[in-house]
Amino acid sequence: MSPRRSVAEALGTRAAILDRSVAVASVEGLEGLTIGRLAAELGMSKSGVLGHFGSKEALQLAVLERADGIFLAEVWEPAAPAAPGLVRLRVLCEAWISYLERQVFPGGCFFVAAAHEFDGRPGAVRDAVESRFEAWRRRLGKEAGRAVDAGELPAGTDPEQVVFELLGVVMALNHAIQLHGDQRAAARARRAVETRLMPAGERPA
Amino acid sequence: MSPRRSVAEALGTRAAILDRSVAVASVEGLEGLTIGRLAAELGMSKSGVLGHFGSKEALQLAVLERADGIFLAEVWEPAAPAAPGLVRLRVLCEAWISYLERQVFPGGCFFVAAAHEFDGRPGAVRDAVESRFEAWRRRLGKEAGRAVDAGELPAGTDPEQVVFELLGVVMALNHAIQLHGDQRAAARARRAVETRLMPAGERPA
DNA sequence: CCTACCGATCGGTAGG
DNA sequence: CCTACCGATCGGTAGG
Repeated sequence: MSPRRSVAEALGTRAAILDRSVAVASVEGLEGLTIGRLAAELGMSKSGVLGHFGSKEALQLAVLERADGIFLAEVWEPAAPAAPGLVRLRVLCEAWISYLERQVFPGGCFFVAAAHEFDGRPGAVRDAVESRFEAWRRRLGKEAGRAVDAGELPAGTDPEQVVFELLGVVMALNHAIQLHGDQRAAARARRAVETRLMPAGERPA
Repeated sequence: MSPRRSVAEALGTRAAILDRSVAVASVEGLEGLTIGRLAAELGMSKSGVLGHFGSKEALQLAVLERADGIFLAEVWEPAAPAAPGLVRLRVLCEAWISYLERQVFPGGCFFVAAAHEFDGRPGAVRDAVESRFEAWRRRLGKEAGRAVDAGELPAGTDPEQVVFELLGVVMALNHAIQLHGDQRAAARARRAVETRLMPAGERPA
C-alpha cells in the first residue's frame, strides 16, 4: 500500500537513466552501454537500473525510442510549419545538417551509429533501427514527391533517388565531423543539398 | 636452434588468424573481435593467438592493415591502368560500388564500420582509421583535380567537394545494402555518380 | 530500490 | 605454441 518510491519518483529515475544512457550510447554505442557503468555513474545498484527495463535489450530499445524523440524534436518539428514540398524539404535538410553541426548527440547521428553497430546482428534492436530509417525515408520521400508533383523539381525526378542522395550527403557530413573534426564539411553539405534541390529551370548549363 | 614451428609455419598461422579476424570484425566490429573466440574458431589457445601480436590493439591494427590491402586490391588496383582524370575517377567509383555490391567484406565497408566504431575513442586504432580515409580522399581528390584541370569537369569545380559527395553516395549505398538489404541501391549509387561526374558541357538544362 | 551472488567471458601473464 | 591462472567485468537472478 505504501511503495518505497512514488510513481513520479520512479518515472524520474527512469528518465534519468535514459538521459545518461543516450549520452553514453551516442559515444560508446548501444552495446558499449553497460548496466554496471550506468549504475555507478547514477549512484545506483545494477539491479536498480535493470529493474526499470528488465533486460539490456529492453533498455537499448527504450534508449532508441528516447533518441528518436530527440531527433524528431530537433529535425522534424522545426520543419513542420514550412510549406509542403520543396520548401519543407529544404528546411528539413537544414535542420538535419544543423543537428549534426551542433552535435545534439556528442557521438554524432545516433541512428547512423546504431545502424552500423547492429546491421549484422538480427534481433529487436536491429529491427527498430531499420524501421526508424524507413519511417524517415518515407517522410523525406513524401516531400520530394510533392516537390516533383508541384513542378518544383524537374519532371521525371525520382523522389527515392533524391532521398538516397540526401541521406548520403548527411552521412558524409556525420563522418567528416566525427572522424576528422572537419568544420568545413557543413558548408560542403549545404552546397551539395542546394545543388540537389535546385528548382526546375534554374539548373546551370 | 630448432624452433618448434618454422618461420613459414608461423607466418601461415599469422595469416590464418588475420583472415579469420577480418571476416569476424567485418560483421562484429574490431572490438567485438575477441581473442577467446578467435582461438576457439582456429583450434588454438588464446595465448597462441595473442603471441603473434602482443595485444588486442596490435591485432586490431594488423587487421586494419590487412583489410586495407584487400580494399586497395579490389578498388584501387583495377583503376590504376585507366587514364588519369575523369576516366580513372569513374573507374574508381565503379570498382568502389562493385566492392560493396559483391560484399567483399560480409559486414560491408570495413573502414566505414571501423570509423563509426572508433570515432569517439582516442587511440592508435582511431588514428589508423582516420589516416586511411585521408589517404583515400587524397587519391580521389587528385583524380578530381586532374579532371578539372583537363576541362573534363566544369571550370571552378572544387575537387574536395566532388570527393565529399562521392563519399556520401558510397556511404548511402553501404547503408542501404547492410541495413535494408536493398539491391536497387547500387543502381541509385551509379546514377548519382554519373550525375556528379557529368563532363563539362553535357549538363542537362 | 538494495545486497549478495551466479556462471561466463574478457584481455593478459607466468612459465614452460 | 601450450596449460593454468589472474583480476575485472559482463548480464542477470534470488530474496528481501
